Amino acid sequence: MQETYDFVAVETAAQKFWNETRAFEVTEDASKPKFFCMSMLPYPSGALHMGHVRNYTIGDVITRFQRMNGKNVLQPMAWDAFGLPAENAAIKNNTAPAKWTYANIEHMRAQLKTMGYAIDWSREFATCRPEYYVHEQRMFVRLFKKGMVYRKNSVVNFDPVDQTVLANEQVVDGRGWRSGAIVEKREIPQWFLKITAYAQELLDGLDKLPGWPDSVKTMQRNWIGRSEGLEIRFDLDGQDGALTVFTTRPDTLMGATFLSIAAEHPLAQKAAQNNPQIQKFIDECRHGGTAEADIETQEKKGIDTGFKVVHPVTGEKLPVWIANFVLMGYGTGAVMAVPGHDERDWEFATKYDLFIKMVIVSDAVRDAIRELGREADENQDPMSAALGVSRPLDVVEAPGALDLVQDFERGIIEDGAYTEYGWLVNSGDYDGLDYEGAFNALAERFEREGRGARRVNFRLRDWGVSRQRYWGCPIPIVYCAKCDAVPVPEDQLPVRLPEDVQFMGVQSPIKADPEWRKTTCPNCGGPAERETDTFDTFMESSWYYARYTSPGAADMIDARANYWLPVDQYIGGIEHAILHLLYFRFYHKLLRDEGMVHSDEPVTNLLCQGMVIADTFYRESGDGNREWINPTEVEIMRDEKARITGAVLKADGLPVEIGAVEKMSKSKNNGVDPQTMVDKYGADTVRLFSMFASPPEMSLEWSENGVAGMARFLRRLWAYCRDAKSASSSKVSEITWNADDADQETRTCRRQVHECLSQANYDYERKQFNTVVSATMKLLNALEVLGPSGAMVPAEIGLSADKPRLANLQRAFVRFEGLSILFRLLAPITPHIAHALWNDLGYGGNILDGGWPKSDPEALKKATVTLAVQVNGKLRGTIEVAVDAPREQIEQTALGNVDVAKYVAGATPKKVIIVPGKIVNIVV
RNA sequence: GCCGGUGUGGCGGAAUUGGUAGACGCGCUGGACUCAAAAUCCAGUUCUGGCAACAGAGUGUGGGUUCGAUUCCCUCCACCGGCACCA
Repeated sequence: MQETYDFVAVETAAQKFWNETRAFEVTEDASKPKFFCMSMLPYPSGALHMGHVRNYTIGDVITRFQRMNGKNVLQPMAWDAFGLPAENAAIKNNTAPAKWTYANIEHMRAQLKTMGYAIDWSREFATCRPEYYVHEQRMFVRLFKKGMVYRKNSVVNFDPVDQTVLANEQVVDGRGWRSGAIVEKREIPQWFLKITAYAQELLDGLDKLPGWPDSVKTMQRNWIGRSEGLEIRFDLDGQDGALTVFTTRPDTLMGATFLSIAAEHPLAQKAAQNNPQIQKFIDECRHGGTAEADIETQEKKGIDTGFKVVHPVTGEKLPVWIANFVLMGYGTGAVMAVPGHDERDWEFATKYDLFIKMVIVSDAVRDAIRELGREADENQDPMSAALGVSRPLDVVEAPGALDLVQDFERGIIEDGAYTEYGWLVNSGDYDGLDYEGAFNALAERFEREGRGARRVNFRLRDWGVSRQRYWGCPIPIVYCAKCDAVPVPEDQLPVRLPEDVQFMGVQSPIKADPEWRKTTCPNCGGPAERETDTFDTFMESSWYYARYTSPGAADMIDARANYWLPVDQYIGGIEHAILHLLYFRFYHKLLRDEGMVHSDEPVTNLLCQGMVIADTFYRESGDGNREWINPTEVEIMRDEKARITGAVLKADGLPVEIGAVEKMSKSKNNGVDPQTMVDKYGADTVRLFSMFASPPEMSLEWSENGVAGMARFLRRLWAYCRDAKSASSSKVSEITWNADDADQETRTCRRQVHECLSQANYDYERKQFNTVVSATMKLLNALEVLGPSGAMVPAEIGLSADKPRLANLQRAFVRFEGLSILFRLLAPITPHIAHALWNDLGYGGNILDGGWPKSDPEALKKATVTLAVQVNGKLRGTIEVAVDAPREQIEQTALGNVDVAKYVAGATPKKVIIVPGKIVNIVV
């Protein structure tokens, strides 16, 4: 054993051992419970960042914990290798995306290996390889034949200067990021997967995922957005045709005062034909990006088409408006507007001075109306009497109630929509009904009349998988003048993406190359052209988990998949809560329906880790621009109370400004390179810090002082073990525990060791690793109090002549037991040092097979317990009582306590609440 | 705009889920060791007042429920993630 902790030697040796013993390569093994632990695969952007380190360390801790608990654990790794950044890098550096990507993978794999993760590298793959994406193309062809795939027009961001489609990310303030041109919406034909066919199942499945965070399930539920409502037809006035709308609030139908349609709606186009103003408005609606956030936050604008529709109940003529917030892609592209009871419609109606009508009232108002009605003409229906067209209000002698109704109506018109459920008024035959009553009555009526129907609607839209980009999986479709779109036959797959390409401008090389697309129709043999769009990269990340289970399988996956699936633990960023995780769940159901897997869901337990954040520092240059300075180049200044007073640049000693604590990013230059940290402190220290600094789900603030603290802990551990080893004999493992032989200090230490162990076990189970680390620190602190050497049992503790020797042996036992527990608790988090110390201190064998420690209930037993004593809920003192002390005795002891007596001051307690083992509260 | 989340000492965070707020670590202060520095070790460290004993305040804001609230409910504020072509 080396004198001091040399992390390079320790980590190199441990990694060499794991490599040579192929410690983490696994196969299906029916004799052991399996555990599939998977982290979201990285995009090979160039270098590992702290987010990766955090993600994969969490996964590795879970993997190693499960492994030591006797499971057959698979932890794989792959590369999400297609994507936009490779094209950007290619254009910038004049290289090929493939070359750039493969170089990045090489570098990042080497970096991952220095972290010592328990990964089965034999299963590694990159999603940009034809042997991977061929299966994706095959699946697409099968889905095409099943009718799960279709083509339709949909809207994209188009840069009119670069003549290219832009990703939402490439639209900055409504302009193209490269050209600066105002972005236009453009409709192009694209391929879609029918995820909506699974909407109900994707929704219901969430209830069967107790191991998923509630927040993620709620977000997915809201995203799927199931709603029940009515589809209602409004006939056009004075001509053929009708507009159909879907509403979840048919109870407000009588309050509909106009209809809104999308700018792309055929009726809008028709209205524009001989009206230049309307045409101008429609043109304006084309500006700006397609992102929902942009559309929802832009100013609500509209224009009257001049068309009118007939209200299906009242026969009123309602105007039809074009509104920029109505999307053609959702539902029918037309909505009924009820400004009295919908906030957006209210805003729109107020702006354009459209009619606002109250048709729903609250319980309080309904009650007031009833009161009015009772005092009014007994023959009149109370609701319509109060608010009907011929309101005979002047005969009513209840001015207070009348005021309430009028105030309510005025409130809706002046202050905003009343959007709660309530009671119908001003609604003719439907007056007095509630939401459900009105819903049913209107549904029946429209179904009978054939002008509407009940309908379940989903917010979820089908998955558009076409991308007008090069660096992705080619969509295996051929276009033939005779046969239209024909899928490429399975035996002609893969459709290979050429890797050795050169970018000319921003155009996709396969779109730019007239030769690549030339082919013959698989159907008729005539001349045809290949689809030049590629798949959305979410396609690759939707099934990679399954491929891990079946390396080398001829088809997408084989029978091995059902041994490993579903994934037992999935770890990744919360930013994937909706899109990736929904596509992922969808794809699993596609695999199931192809007969390839037996389960309904791909993942049983999900952990979403928080971001890695860091301080930002900057200097402002003359023109107001901020030059961001990396935290590693800055020194923080503090006052004598440790409060931060400022910061200076180490290089010149001059002050810099302190910015916010933000997500590590290139733009704020606050990223800390994991490699630098590993080189300086070692992988174990970096792993330990990233587990200790915060619980997995929360954001983690990087602090190099914190890292240094972790290095200190590991050095202290090493030094303690070195001293313990030199002081103890090799026979120490033969000692057994005997509490009677031990002195008080030893017994206390053993209790603390087992308390720390049970804390750590509790926290391992709930995956709160920061407090696992706390427990290991406390454990070492407790052992240090006991001292590292066997020669420390002093005569002055007053034991008889042979007792010191026996007590000394018990000390040695607790130290031996304590360290064996400590090493195993640390093994998942800091595996290298745990491996080394386990060997050096002679525990025998491989710590991975050392089993998991369980706390001894005997060691945890205490004779007395400290209770907090409150008087009227305020803490006034503590008392020490026997664990099994009866109520009366506890009460007497509490009242007898001097600190407590002061506050009770002779008064008779009204009530004494005793929570066993916790507190006593005296109420006076 | 909509959906989801977070807010506790100077800082990261803990509080086994309604029962002693601040575990563990960082930072800071004082001390030991050293010619000195670093490293290491020891002690202290929520805030306010007080020499102290002690007293009061305190978990984003304001209110509520309870013997008792960081924890449950309502209101508001700030920040973070997602919004369908970043991954």
